[in-house]
Amino acid sequence: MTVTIYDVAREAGVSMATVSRVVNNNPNVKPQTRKKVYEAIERLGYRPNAVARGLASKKTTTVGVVIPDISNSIFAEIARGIEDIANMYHYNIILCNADKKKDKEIRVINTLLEKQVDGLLFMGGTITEDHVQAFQTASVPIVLCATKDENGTIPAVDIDHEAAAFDAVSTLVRHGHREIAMISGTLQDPANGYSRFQGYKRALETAGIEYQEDLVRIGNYRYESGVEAMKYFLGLKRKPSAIFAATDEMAIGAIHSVQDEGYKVPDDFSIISVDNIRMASMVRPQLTTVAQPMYDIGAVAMRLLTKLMKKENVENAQVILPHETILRLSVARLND
Amino acid sequence: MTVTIYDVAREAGVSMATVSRVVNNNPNVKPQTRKKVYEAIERLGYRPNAVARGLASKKTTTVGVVIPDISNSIFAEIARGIEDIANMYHYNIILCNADKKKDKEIRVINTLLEKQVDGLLFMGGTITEDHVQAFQTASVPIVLCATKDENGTIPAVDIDHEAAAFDAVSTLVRHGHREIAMISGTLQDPANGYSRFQGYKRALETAGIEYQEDLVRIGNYRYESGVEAMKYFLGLKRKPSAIFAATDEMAIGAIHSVQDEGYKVPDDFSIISVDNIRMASMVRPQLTTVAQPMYDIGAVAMRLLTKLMKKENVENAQVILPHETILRLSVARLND
DNA sequence: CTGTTAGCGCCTTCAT
DNA sequence: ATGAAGGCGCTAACAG
Repeated sequence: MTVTIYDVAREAGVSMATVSRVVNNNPNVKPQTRKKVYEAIERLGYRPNAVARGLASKKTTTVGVVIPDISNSIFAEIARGIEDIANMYHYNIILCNADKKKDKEIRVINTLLEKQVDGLLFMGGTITEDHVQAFQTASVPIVLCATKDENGTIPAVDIDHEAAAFDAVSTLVRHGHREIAMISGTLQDPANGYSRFQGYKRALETAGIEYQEDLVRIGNYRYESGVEAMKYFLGLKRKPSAIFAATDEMAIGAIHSVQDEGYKVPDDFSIISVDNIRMASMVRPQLTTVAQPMYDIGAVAMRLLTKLMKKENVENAQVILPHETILRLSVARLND
Repeated sequence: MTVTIYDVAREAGVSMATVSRVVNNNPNVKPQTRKKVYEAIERLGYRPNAVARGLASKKTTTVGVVIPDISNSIFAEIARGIEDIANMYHYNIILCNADKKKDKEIRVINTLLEKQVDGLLFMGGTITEDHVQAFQTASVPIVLCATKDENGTIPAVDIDHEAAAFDAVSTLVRHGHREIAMISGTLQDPANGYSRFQGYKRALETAGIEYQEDLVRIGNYRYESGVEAMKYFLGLKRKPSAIFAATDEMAIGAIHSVQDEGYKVPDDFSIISVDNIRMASMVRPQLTTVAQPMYDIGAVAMRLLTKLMKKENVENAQVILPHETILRLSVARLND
């Protein structure tokens, strides 16, 4: 039924080794022979079996990607960066959603490894001991993407979330704000949660502003939780003049919450956040935010992984990509 | 180096056939033997090699997914539906972006087939003869997702774009609008472009409204092109009272374009579209739109594919999922 | 430049 | 319930 390399060899009157050589672009084939083989391939409609090749060569030219949720625009953007570079280096991607659930993460890591991926790109929640252990059983390189492990021993690419948050809040301070609230993510989340919260605190401290616990609400990164948190701030007797949201989505929720209550952004409340998702420039007022280069995070991580897979020696396997404050219209200078 | 099924067999004092049986949950193994094998597996840290298994069994439990662009929220949502169901049936996904470029599409279809995927899910631009031919060389089932071929011969799941557009425009008519402009996609695009435009025309016709060519602008589905198109309409001496945008993104662009010029939605202009992306309920006013069930399109397509892969016979391989008009706040009744 | 020969790690009859 | 043996389709030395 299926035509194999052996059929082609017979049809072309050569050995299967020769067919293998032309299929793999091995230069050691006489042009004439090469031509014969190509013709036989054409005639028979031969299609190389990558699984057999993988078994024989111990390379699958596919890499595993574990991702929290592909329907989340941030990860989708990162994934696009990954895929583009993978494609460029002739790798394919096996994509697995794991929803930041530890069990699911460990499970997909293992099935990916069973599938003999040549490398692994991991995005997820907290990196636990169990993760590290799963990684260690792997005989292929692994790079973390948009996450980091505590001890910084695993190759990774990310931004400095603490510094990004610091910059965001400092921008508020520079505009004269001193009553600055924060809509945070859960402090259990090391990157988007804890680190960004730490950046907020450090910025306040640096500015000599006292940290007030009731000026912090914990959201779940989503729009609705931004709306809710802002409602709470709006109900305070002593309202903040500015809000730092850990993510754009929550910030946009906050903007609409403000507007729905008849207030104005930035006239009555300034709002800033971190991410720079596409939507940030699709709201009114357009959102001032600290951009993280999502596509690049994916692209650089994948590029790093290709080097690791080729056993090239990399100078620095812990790369921090720069972030950048994008001044738009949701932050106003405070005239007091 | 790597521990194989043979090592486990020796360690457990059984044959590799037995190990294979316990690994594959074949019931014909004495519980006691099973236990011995499990222990050996544990002790050795054995991990089955899915590539070898794939070669021997001619099944890879992975399906290929060709997608226009994973960073597009609509496709990302569909992809999530696909992955969830795939996961449920123990399949993995190889994801390939093809940007609706015919060449790239054909190329990835072939590499996916070389990788011996058990099935293929295709989302893309127009299905050409070349596509059909590529599909025919496949010995595995293929289902189209959010697209359709002309002759409707390939299994597919999608919504009825023409009807969705018809419903959107009819909603406008029901609210008293008769000067209805459209921001369309390219008419070369069969689904989001041509079909939605046809729905617009039919709705006008049904309402006895004359079609006016200068009330139609062609956009590229993106926010910015919605902004541009709306600017054009705003510049007309005889302005439309309502705008139907082929996609939510363009509609949101139109809303902001209206607002930026000092007009109001829906007071001055009503706006409706098709899609119901998350952002639709994250703008002010919230966008009235005809929802297409993106997650379900992916989920149903994948479910259909699993049936096809199991050679179950399916009654209807051309499934049209229902759409639904979501009344929000961007459409007003015209008081004349 | 080309052919021969072993596997790669596992599944799957077919016996037993 | 278990074992033996023959591939699955291809790559990779090794000869020549």
